[in-house]
Amino acid sequence: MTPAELATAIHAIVSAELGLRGGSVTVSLDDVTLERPKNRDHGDWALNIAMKLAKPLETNPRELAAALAAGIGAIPGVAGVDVAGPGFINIRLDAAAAGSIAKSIVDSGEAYGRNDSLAGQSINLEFVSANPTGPLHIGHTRWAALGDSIARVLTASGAHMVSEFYINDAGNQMDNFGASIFAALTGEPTPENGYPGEYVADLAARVKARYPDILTLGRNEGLAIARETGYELQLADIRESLEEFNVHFDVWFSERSLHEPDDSGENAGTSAVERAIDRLRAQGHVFEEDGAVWVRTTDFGDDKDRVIRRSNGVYTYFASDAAYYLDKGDRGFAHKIYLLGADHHGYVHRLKALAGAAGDDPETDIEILIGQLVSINGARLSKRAGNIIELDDLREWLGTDALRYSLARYPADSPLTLDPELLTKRTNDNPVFYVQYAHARTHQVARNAAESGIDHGAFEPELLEHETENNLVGLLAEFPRIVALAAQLREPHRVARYLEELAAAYHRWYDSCRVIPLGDEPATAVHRTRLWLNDAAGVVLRNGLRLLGVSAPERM
RNA sequence: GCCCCCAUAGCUCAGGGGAUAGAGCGUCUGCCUCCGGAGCAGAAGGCCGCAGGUUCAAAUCCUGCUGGGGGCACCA
Repeated sequence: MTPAELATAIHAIVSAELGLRGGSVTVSLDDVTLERPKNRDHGDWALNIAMKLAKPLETNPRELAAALAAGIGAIPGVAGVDVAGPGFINIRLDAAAAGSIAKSIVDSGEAYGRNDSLAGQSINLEFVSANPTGPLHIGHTRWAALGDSIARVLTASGAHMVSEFYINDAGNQMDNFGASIFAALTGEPTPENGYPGEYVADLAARVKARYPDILTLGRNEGLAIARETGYELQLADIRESLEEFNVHFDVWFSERSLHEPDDSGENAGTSAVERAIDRLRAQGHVFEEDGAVWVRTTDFGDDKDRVIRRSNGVYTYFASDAAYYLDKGDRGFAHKIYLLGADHHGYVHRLKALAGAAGDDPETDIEILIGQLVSINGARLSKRAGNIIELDDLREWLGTDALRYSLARYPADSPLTLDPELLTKRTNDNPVFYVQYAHARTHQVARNAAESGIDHGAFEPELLEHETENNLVGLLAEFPRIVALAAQLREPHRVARYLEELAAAYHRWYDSCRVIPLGDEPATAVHRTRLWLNDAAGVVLRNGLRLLGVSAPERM
């Protein structure tokens, strides 16, 4: 019996009790929250609904709990019900009902954990969005790991989800970038506001290889080639870095494209930026002052109005933001999530205001997640990339698995300091190895079982009666709920923490319950049933690690 | 000045309003003749920054304060 099935049965009982009592109080299925008690002596599941309903029903929680307990005790598979403390209803399942989930997990395989809690939602998730003017640094690395894992839990929870990398390829930074490469080619010093770091010289060499006669061209033409070719090469490097980091983007969106006029169609001759301003103007939120064009974002909680086109005719970054935001809506995404670094938190109000000015609801249609800073002990700054800590260096240093896991293991709003000494250890101090080892162990056990002739020919879940089995089964049953919660809260770290708990429960079980009989004892239904449980644990560990972009090796 | 984030064990950090606040490290004590000891069992260690409030119930929600981090543009 799954927790969802139990909750459905309880919901019926609670509804019946409410009907009996008359009055207008009703409950939905979501009100029936089954929790796993911290203290397992309290049972397999705890229910707090009596305490929640006592007030509206004008009764005391324990009286109501006692009334509900009788009905709940009669649900098939429920072995016992107690009323405890202020009005908790503690439920114990019989071993067969609880353990039956092991087989269904194995049968579901990769699909176990998927849920439909976000079904029907259309979500656009934007993250990293770096300037294509240099390698990704440690901050980008955190958002990449986090964003990709959020994308995975959203998808697993049934959302229609598209992840996007917004390429900041417009504006002065690109010119500074091109000028830096060009200077490296001519041997001039790096220009003011240019990019330091030896990677610029590397890019220059690659540009030169493609355009050997670049220095014989006019300066403007040379600058343009340096900029455009450098851009292309650097963006390719970024894509490759992310690829090797198991981070996937569905869409790479060029900021520049928002400024280019369409060459055909009904909008031929105008750019997305121009049309965006027109649309905001039509909504009545645009005004002109001092020769500049402004958006009255203060109408939507911003602390000052924002310039969208400067008096010199140049569009601000905010103009691109507006056009991009509207484009996302035009592409059918009701819900837009932005993952930004703490250094960008000043954008929150203006982005929210943008949503409001566009006629959307700033409370629900746009969501901005602010990630706090990350650092690493004993960091080696990259001279190559201009004294930043590079994604590629981190990955080679710690490995993709350790790096992704440790970055996804903490909530985004918690400042984070990585400890490389710990992350490269191959012991249980290191959470990623601890979890991966538990997974490898499930496969080792399965291999040994196969050799000993123990197969899946028997499944008698009532035999899973050891304390550690009860605990393991209960945790396995929780996985879909954890995935749904991680998706709903955009907090993939909950998956990581869950996996650590699951790995611990698996190791404890392994320590006290053998799948392979001792010595020359005969294999029985207990051993075969345990093999199912072992494999179910393996399935969940693997599915969970996949949500974090971490590999699940079968041997280590 | 205004805005955002944070404050939990010696350290790094979990903890979606629930019962005795948890994990790893570090310290101390145990468990390898048999599925991988890369594991397991146990001990010690806490005014959950401070003060109010809401609630049957607050580490969790609200307000104020203290301390730390980050941010304010006709830059991108």
